[in-house]
Amino acid sequence: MSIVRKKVELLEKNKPRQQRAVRTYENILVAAAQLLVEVGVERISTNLIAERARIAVPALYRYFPNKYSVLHALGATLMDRQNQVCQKWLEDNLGNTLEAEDIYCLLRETYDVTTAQLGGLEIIQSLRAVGPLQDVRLTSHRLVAQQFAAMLCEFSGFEDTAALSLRARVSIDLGYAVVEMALEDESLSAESVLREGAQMIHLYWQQFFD
Amino acid sequence: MSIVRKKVELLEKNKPRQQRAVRTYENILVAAAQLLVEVGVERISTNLIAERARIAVPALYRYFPNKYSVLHALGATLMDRQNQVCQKWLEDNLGNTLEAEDIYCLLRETYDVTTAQLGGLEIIQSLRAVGPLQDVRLTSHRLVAQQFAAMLCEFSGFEDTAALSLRARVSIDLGYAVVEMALEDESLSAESVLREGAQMIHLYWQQFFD
DNA sequence: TGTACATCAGTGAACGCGCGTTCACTGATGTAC
DNA sequence: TGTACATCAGTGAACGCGCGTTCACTGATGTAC
Repeated sequence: MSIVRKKVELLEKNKPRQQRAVRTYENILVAAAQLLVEVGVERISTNLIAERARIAVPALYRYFPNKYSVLHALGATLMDRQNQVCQKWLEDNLGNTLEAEDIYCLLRETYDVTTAQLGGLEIIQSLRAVGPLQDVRLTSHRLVAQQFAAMLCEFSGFEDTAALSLRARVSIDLGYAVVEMALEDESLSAESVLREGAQMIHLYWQQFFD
Repeated sequence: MSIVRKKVELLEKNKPRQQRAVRTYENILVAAAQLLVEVGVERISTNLIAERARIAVPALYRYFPNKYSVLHALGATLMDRQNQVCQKWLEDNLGNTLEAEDIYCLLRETYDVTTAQLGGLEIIQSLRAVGPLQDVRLTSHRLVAQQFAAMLCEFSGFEDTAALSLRARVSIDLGYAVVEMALEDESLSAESVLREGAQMIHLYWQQFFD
């Protein structure tokens, strides 16, 4: 009666080594992203992905051990891109006072990098909802928050207190929440939502620095 | 090749009329909530739910037309409770200046009402990730935001401008995002996260009123 | 340049399983007289 | 209070289907001599 939560292998198996294999590999990811948009995470299947990628199913299993691993690859790539946006922003703004406009730019770039990925929103929602994938998002957010906190220490001489870390973490998560909101509700202007979110985070830090 | 997104009936069928039926109905919802926690939204099934609720599968179909309808019932109930918390708070704080402490109370009560529901977080994540259910959450947030904006008008004499509505909406969504964050990351203190979130929203409105 | 061989990439067919859903039914509860 | 009947609640068995995964295989590409 009791249900055991099996561990799911998420890492990929064989890396593609030849050109045509690289194409196949990429087709799989594109197909998966398309289907995530079309049928959603709870309907997606390896059969469906393979059909859409115009390969036989075992070809998929050459690169991925199971279907979660495909979603993992999509999710990890997107998280990486978001992290890179963040890291670049941190470097560019090292030592700046945090103006609302700067924060808006960060949110905007994160938004852009997410819309640039086919099914970006659906991927993020899958990371949230699917048990074996939840750590991908959490780990990514923790990492970025930590870098943010470290940067604040270095620049401003604040000690890396728990309070500072928490502030950084809350800011990061709410920043992503703003981006998600802008993506989710099509009846709102993304730009406006991002601007309001940026303003809010800006005020939060302004108060901290005074 | 193209996949048609079928409309899914979400409303319930027969209402339970006798005592034992009410018990069965509730057992179904409890079982569904448990399984949402244990196996996740992408593994849950009517078979599993019926087994856990100790009924035969067709008994479930007496009350729900399909499995999404079960999740819908869970989701709608939780959204209702969150709305009620919000409405009560609005009435209690009509005309108050929005202090950080008051906002913290709102977030705290929303948090509490969510943890009180077995699988509260998982339900919310399902609402986000499962296509046919997404409107439940969006509609709920829009409604609450609208009430919030209306309250601000009535009390403060601000016109119900688009800017005010947007602010209200962003505040509501980020409020819920804070609550979700507190639920999601067990390595953080929920209380601290909620306090930081409250502080942030507080500053956002303080600036607006000045 | 040709060819033998090793490795890489992808296939066709099949498996057992649990899925969502429906059928015709039996049993439990409530009610009219 | 007894009983006939109507409605409500739940069952057992079955359905066709798509799922995830694996097998033994053929074909394509790269490489050593």
